[in-house]
Amino acid sequence: MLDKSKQLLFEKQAEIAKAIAHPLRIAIVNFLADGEQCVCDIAEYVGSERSNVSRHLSVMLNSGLLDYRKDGLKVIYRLKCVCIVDFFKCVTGVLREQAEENQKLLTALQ
Amino acid sequence: MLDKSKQLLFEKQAEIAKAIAHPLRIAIVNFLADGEQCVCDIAEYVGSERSNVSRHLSVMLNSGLLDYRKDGLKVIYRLKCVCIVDFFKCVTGVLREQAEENQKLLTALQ
DNA sequence: TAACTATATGAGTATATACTCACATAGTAA
DNA sequence: TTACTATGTGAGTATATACTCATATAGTTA
Repeated sequence: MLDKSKQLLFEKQAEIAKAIAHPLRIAIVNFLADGEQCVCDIAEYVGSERSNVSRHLSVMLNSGLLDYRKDGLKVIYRLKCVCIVDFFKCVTGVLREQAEENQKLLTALQ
Repeated sequence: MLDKSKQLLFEKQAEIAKAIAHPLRIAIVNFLADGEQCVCDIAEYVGSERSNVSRHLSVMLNSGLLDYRKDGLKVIYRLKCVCIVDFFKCVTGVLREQAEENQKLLTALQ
């Protein structure tokens, strides 16, 4: 049975995972992997309302995935932690596994 | 601007991330890291209703994180992909970063 | 000063998710 | 056969999340 400290750890881990677990936020992370960007450029890249993007950014900011600096009117966001690449290693591994299964299924049908 | 194929990829990645992004499901992944387990043992470990655990398991199954086999009345689930460890590398990295910041803040207050 | 731009946020709505309880199903064992 | 056990799922409810529009705030520029 889970003790309190493990439960707390899992909750914190889930919070970070949730902060990544959205297509638009994953797009943002990919965009920021090439360097810091302001909200309006991010919004244009992902193709969504600035207000919406601003909220997604604040979710990631609060979970510790991003950092920001101000430059005049603009707010420039950047990835805070390179460890984010490990997340993509994980999901890419799962997707590759799925792709291989589909491949097997396809060849079995021939 | 995002093209359709990237958008689709990000959606698939988000689906996998969402399948992990829950404290109870992270607990399950940790439990299964030590080896395959039946639903009732998982439910006891995480301290939740079997029906609820069964639903969480089906979420992870559908996203490709888990696999299962039947053994009499029992259904035994297991991790399908070792790449899940990369997910924990990622969140551990973010949490370590946060802890280091808090440490700095604490020493600054002394 | 006034007009403009970038960003953030409140309010409302739509949708998704998690949980519980009750019940269905399938296998086990007497 | 009947009673039992493990699992899965429908239905209902509560809560969380995402999105849009309108508006507020802060910095810029004329």
